[in-house]
Amino acid sequence: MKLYNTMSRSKEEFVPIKENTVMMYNCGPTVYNYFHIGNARNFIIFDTLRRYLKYRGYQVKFVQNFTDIDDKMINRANEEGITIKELADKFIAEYFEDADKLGVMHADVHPKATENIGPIIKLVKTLQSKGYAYDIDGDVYFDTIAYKDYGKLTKHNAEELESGARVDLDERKKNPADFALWKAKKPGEPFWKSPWGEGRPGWHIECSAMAMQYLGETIDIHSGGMDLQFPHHENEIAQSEAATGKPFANYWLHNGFINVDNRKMSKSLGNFFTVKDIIRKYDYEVLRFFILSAHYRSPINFSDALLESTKSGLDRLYECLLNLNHIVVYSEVSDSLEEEKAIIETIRETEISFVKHMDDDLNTADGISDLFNLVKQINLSDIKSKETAKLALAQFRKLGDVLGILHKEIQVEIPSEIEKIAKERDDARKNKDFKRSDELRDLLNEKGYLVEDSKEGYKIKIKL
RNA sequence: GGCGCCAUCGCCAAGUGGUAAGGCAAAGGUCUGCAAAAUCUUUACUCCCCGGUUCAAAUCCGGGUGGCGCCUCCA
Repeated sequence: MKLYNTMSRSKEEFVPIKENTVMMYNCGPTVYNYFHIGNARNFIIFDTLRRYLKYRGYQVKFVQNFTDIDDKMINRANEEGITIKELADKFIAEYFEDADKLGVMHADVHPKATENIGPIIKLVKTLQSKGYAYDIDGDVYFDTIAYKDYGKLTKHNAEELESGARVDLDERKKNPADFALWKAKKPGEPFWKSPWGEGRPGWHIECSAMAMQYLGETIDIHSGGMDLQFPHHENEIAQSEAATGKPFANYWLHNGFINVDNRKMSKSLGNFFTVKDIIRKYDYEVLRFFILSAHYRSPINFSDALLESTKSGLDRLYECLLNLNHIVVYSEVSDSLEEEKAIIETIRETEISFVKHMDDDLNTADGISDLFNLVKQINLSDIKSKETAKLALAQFRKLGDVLGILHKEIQVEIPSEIEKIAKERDDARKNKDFKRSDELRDLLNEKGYLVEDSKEGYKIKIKL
């Protein structure tokens, strides 16, 4: 498959280091709050990549960290009057709750910065011994001038960064672009013992240390949100490659942002939504489907109207699954019929097209259009046999699973009580007692079932 | 100032050299006691503008206009 590599600014054929194995590291959340839909986009996109790589036969080792020590954690814990550990535990639990419902699988390892202080210190020591880091008053900085490749991911230049004038000016630093690997303890802050005194790790170093610790010195894919390109990933590359002399990651992948009113959703603009905000009104699955309906690198706008239309589209897919299920349960024809050959072929071809699309830099939008095209063909084809319906159903489930959607249980035994009411309603209809039949339809509705009349008779469907 | 992205139907969104996918909405049909359901059909001679390259461009090149992002905690 092809993946867009930020490092080369082009799509490249994906070739893992070890055949059939993929090592992925996704920069995870700082656990000081519920995560917002922008975070959700990142988790969902790279979860989908992971699922797709598995589907393509790779063994994927996926690591996603929890940043559980930094300024935001310290400030928030102080505000709440709880310990940093308590804060982290709470929002890690919240992370898993939302992630699970969004269909985001757990990583193979979810390392925490605070549990990897040893490897972090070791890495900083290595950098210092190689002359890429210097310490002042208990702080340790990375020397961006000493590392000549600094800025290669985002085409920044260490000397020129000063002209941006937005870099934190610290007179003690040799160069304004130099960044902290280790921060000396301040009063009231948590700390660990280190060769430079008591302190805590800088932000960037944890990802380098943990990626190496759990995946190796060179990994296949390193991913994160667009804004992590600079400085976070740039700094990770500098630290890691200066320390090991090897490439840190072969493919750098970045997802685009979610905008609100065409402006970036951000904390400073105050226009951000947490996942918890959204699911008061929409299913988690609608949110996931929405995010996958655009290419992962494009910015997407977010609004209620967009989610509404996304929901309608998802309903169309489920409607087709329900119709297929109805055939599986009620059809009297078991084996596929001769005249179903064409649709069986279409079902098969859907997967081929889906793979072609997903192979092209994870084009989920096109992958989804394959599902809709199949729906259209199925609706046109009048499937009669259980076998063909099962085939179609299985295809939707399989491809839906790659996208992390269409998991809802639709194969449900219709309880005899419900069957009875439906039958009664049908009898009432036949007797033109429409008042009674509408009452019974409402009753079924209350119990979670829909009844639809068609030429072949009535159909009972579970409400999703 | 440095680096980068985007502009395709009312809305969303694919397509990066071979003659405009898909979804939502809308309109019209089918079905129906009604339909709130379901389903079908239709809906961009055209891809922000102006040049150029080419047998051929939404797709490549140059210029313009408009919008956005990173360089600052942020996915």
